[in-house]
Amino acid sequence: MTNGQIPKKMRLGSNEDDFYQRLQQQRRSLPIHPARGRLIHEVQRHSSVIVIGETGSGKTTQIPQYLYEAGLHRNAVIAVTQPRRVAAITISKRVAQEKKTELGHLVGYCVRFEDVTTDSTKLKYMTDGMLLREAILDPLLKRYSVVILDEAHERTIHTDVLFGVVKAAQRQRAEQGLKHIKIVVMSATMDVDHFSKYFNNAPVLYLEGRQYPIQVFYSVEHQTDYMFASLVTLFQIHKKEPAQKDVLIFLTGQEEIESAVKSIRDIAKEITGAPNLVVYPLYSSLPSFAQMRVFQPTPEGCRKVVVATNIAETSVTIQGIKFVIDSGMVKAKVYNPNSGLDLLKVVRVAKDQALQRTGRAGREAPGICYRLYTEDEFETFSNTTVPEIQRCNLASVVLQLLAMHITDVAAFDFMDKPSPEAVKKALEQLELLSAVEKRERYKLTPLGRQMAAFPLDPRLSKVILTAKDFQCLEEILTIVSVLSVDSVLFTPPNKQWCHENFIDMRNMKTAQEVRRQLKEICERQELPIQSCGRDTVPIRKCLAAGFFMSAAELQREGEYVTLSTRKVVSIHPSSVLFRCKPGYVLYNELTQTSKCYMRDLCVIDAEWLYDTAPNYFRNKKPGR
DNA sequence: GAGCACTGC
Repeated sequence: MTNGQIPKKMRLGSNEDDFYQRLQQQRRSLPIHPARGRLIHEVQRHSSVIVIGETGSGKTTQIPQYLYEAGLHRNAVIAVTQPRRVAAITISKRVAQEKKTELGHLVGYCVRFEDVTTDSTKLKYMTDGMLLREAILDPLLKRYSVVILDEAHERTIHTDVLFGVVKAAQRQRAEQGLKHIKIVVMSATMDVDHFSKYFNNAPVLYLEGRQYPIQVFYSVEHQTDYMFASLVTLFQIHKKEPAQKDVLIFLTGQEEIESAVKSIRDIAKEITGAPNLVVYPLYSSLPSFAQMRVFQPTPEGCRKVVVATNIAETSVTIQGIKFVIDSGMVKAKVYNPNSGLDLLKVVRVAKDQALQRTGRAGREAPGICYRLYTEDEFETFSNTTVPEIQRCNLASVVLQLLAMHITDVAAFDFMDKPSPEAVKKALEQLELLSAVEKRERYKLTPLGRQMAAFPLDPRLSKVILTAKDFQCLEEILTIVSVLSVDSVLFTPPNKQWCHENFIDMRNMKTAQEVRRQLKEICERQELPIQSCGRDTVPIRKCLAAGFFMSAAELQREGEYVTLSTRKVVSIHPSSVLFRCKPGYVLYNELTQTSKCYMRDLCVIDAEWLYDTAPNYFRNKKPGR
């Protein structure tokens, strides 16, 4: 999809009807159009259908319309889920245009902080996380007659949980004699059998796309320095290829990308007899005005080079890319459930990810992809990226499943199960927070049910719900909001001039919106929003109630050990507590870099830990 | 005395 806006040129000199006619003509010329009848037929006959379509097939905009036009919505709502907010919003805008209706009526969207739907909305584009949240209130998804799960191959944690939730809703609605629900899974994967089997051997429809052929070249030898190799490759292309043929380079992170951009600009100055280069970095923490630069059309006689993270694999699509240079590396978060330790590590991509990168070269014309690894090396890459649900903390997901009355989470029908240890760990954490209790089975406590209403890590929900006992919810709402978004403190990549007051506006605005949302939920739960003034004790006691399992104790030698696993840790140099030596601290996060660092700290008294979790600390003896 | 892949509720 493009950005869903109507190009200005199209509007000028043509009246509204012409515009609409042209849209309809475009619809009919999409590669998916000939499959319309078959698709409707299959969805009528089967309760679940898998649709495999390459990019550019038009499946995301057209299939929901086809089903609606065939009356398959049966006067209820067709939900179409997307992993990303922007996609949900822009696609719904496009479909509203095609349906010639105002957005929010027949066609609408629903993402966090924004619900553009009405009672008349029948085609509802939404994020997968949003539908999952709705399922907590209504596990049978009664408002929906069809659920379309798009981009299923991305296997986000939300999509994976939704697979099980919609499948269960389908079965239970049938058992209870309620109106049936159709499931359509749309994916670009080649692992079709896996999807089909999971959905009771659902039929598979293959759609043609509009992907142009791409030639793939591998390195002849193993590359020890992919940064260097990417520069060499770029300038080989640059010297022989005509201008306007743009290049996209995949590297791993901000620092690497900024340094590559600088090198490219420096080298380009020395080169004569080749087109001018315009070079742009692209990564998510880049301010959006800087991200937008990559969309500027390449000036006449120039070549555009974009050096990007994996943001350019799916989230950002750049027109005019002819060459892709793939380092074969990606920076990924590695989570260790036992130590609770996070670390960012540069690792090999999987084959599916390499394929996705390659595909970025053939969106408008045939392209070429240079892989900076040998074909033999490629063969050793794993086939698919491990689904998110198998590599992160499950506390939040398990709480949500319990809130949907799924009592045996370990036996839940996941397409790919998380490890039993990870589920056990999550249940233990929830038990420590008093969100669940173990009888014969784990059961949600009233506190746990309240916690599930918050779109937060359970530790943060617990902090909020503790605040009413300490009359400090006003302050806690702010602290929790800031803790639940990316850092609101801005570190300029080049430290020449600190004109932004070191505040990241985007993240600060998100924190504001989060606070507004959390406050609403608190008001609905009738929690009194009171302030404790300048006294920080009640605030820190609340934080202790949610984070007591993330506490560390100062040792005689001047270092810290965690109370949970006796791991040696240090205060991060960016903390205001660096060089201070408080006896006890709570931390939000452990990050392994040159040392194991605690981030986002709070000074506490050992006594508070006993007070808030006496059983947990009985054998750990902080301060005794 | 430091180094921040990407999403989402």
